[in-house]
Amino acid sequence: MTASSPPAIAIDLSAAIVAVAGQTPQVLTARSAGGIAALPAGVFDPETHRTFEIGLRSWVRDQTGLGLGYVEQLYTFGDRGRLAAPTQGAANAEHAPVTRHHVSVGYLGLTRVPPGADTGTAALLKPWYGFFPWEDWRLGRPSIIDSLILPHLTLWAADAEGEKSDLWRRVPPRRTRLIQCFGGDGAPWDEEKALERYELLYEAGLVAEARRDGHQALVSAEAACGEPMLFDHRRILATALGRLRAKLKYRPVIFELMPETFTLTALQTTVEAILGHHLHKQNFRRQVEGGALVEATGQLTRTSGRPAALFRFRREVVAERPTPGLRVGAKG
Amino acid sequence: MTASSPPAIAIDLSAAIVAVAGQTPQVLTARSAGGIAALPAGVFDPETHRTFEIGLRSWVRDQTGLGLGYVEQLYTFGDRGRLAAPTQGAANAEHAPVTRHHVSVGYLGLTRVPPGADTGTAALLKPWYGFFPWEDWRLGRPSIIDSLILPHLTLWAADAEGEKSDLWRRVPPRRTRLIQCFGGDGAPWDEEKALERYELLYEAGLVAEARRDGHQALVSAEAACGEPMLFDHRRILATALGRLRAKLKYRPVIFELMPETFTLTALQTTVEAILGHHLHKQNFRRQVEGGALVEATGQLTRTSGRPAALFRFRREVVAERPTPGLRVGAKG
DNA sequence: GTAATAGTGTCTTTCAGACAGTATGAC
DNA sequence: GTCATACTGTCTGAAAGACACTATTAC
Repeated sequence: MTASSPPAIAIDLSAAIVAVAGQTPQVLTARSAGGIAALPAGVFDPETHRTFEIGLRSWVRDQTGLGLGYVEQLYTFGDRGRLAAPTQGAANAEHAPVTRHHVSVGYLGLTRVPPGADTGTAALLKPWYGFFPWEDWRLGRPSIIDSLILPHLTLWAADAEGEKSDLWRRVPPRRTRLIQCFGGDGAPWDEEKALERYELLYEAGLVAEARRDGHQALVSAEAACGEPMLFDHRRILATALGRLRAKLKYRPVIFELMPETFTLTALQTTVEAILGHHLHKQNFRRQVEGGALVEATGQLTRTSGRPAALFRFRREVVAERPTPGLRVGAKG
Repeated sequence: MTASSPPAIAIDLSAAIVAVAGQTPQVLTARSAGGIAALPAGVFDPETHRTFEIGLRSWVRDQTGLGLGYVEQLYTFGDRGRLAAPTQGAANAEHAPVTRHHVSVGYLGLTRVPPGADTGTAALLKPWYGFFPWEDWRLGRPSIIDSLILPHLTLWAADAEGEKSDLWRRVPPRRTRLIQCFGGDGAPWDEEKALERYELLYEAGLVAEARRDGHQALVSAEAACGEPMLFDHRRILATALGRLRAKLKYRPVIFELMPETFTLTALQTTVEAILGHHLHKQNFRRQVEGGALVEATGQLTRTSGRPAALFRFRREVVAERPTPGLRVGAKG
């Protein structure tokens, strides 16, 4: 780590751009050369754009015609392993000149316009639970957990051989990590630990990216958990999922995904889509209205049942309270 | 942002390494060539270290003899402005070859050994409130807020000329930002907004770094707020301060700063040193003990008053509850 | 005894969680 | 009327916030 000859490094910006259509959270993807799903990504050029965020915004606007609203930096992944041994799919020369080390800065973007047609590139929206089937508990406990994940992870945790190589890092033993990520033994399911769960599945060889990167795989490519993505894009998407689920609770980011006016039921449905589980209806309404997060517009919708009142976000809350969010806890 | 010729970029790793000595939070600094305070920083070399964190740890260990405990990535700053126009101090050729664009990845480190003597480099601990005198409310409202900050910021907020250039970004008007950062008009002081406050002072030209970077300065260098640092190091330190204050409340990170055993008073004093304000004693004790965060060792200290019971951290809590932290709210 | 620090008992208010119930539309 | 969806009233128990009080040492 001396500065005598600093190596040349390229910085990839990758964006997980999220929208919710009805009950389905979606992420904006671009098909890569190998046909594998990929996040919109590009190489940062400081000569063209002063900051990461400026570059990201103008470039997403140019390529997808989509004006980004809320944007937040997630994490910067510097692992060399990210590009190691791409045995299947996508030796995408545009994104991965192997002669230069790549570092990727992940971003979360929220948008309220679900764009149907793509302008420019082959951009399309895909349901994000296709990449993380174990994260959606709205129809009950996902079957993949008991049929595939827990059987393999239990074996993996019982294998003490792999433990030793973990000691030089500050990670807890496999069994503890398994319980903290997937619950059981008194520990609850924590919807915010989406990244930790993905990384555990990666280490255990249960996702296709592990095999691609040259690690030992526990299951065949067909049986692997969830749809794979290019490079470390699924890790970035898992980071986005966890961050968004956490941030909902103390910042009013959910309204970046809503139209200007909306019903309380639509708001709750959107929150449930993100969190991956259902909420107690009365408590949700009390928190939203009692917390002064919204105000009624006076208008009503016509649906098949009783008309619902329309609300809009009260932007003033951010000035009134330190952490205005949806303190959702009770499941329903 | 095309990939035809990705520019060569160097990645600086900068670490805000925090320890608490008694009632004083300290940060590990290194004197730079210009005599200005600097965070330990180095250039990332992927040939030598597989990940950012591995590099950071080995290099801090080599240079300071300090074994890092808790380490967390804070943020990646890609602004070109970071190295712009260094008119005073530290044209530090080792860290800033101006021919190459530098991006800096900021890290937060926590350590429980306050190292007295330095090994290797000129490393030393400095009280962090010297860099942020407006953040310490333990002796009441800091006088610098009313004597210097608010008078200038009020004028700055009333200047509508500067507003227009802000419109293309998604930032609220100056007056709103002022209130959200420094309170007033019904809005409370939020200790977690340390970064937002520093950036507001930077934009308004109230910190020395703004003048150094070529921006208009509202006050003279002598009257500027707090001690300046090299490059964007004070911005990284402000990020660390805000993140640590927030994280305390939902993760048991405070114990990374404590010795193996400690009294509840010592624990409270450490928390107060980080948060910058006093806490209600009884509620604090109830939370710590009721939350099962600690367990008594059975031993006692001898002090000038009644002996205090010694406690240790219960590591098991992280497996028992999703977000074990110190939900401190009431001030005392 | 005093000074100094450690620790407890209990009251009130707030709010999350959950129960059951009523209201207003389409048909 | 039925069905479907929107909305309200109220109980309960767990904590947060704040009050005053007692305990054990050094001197």
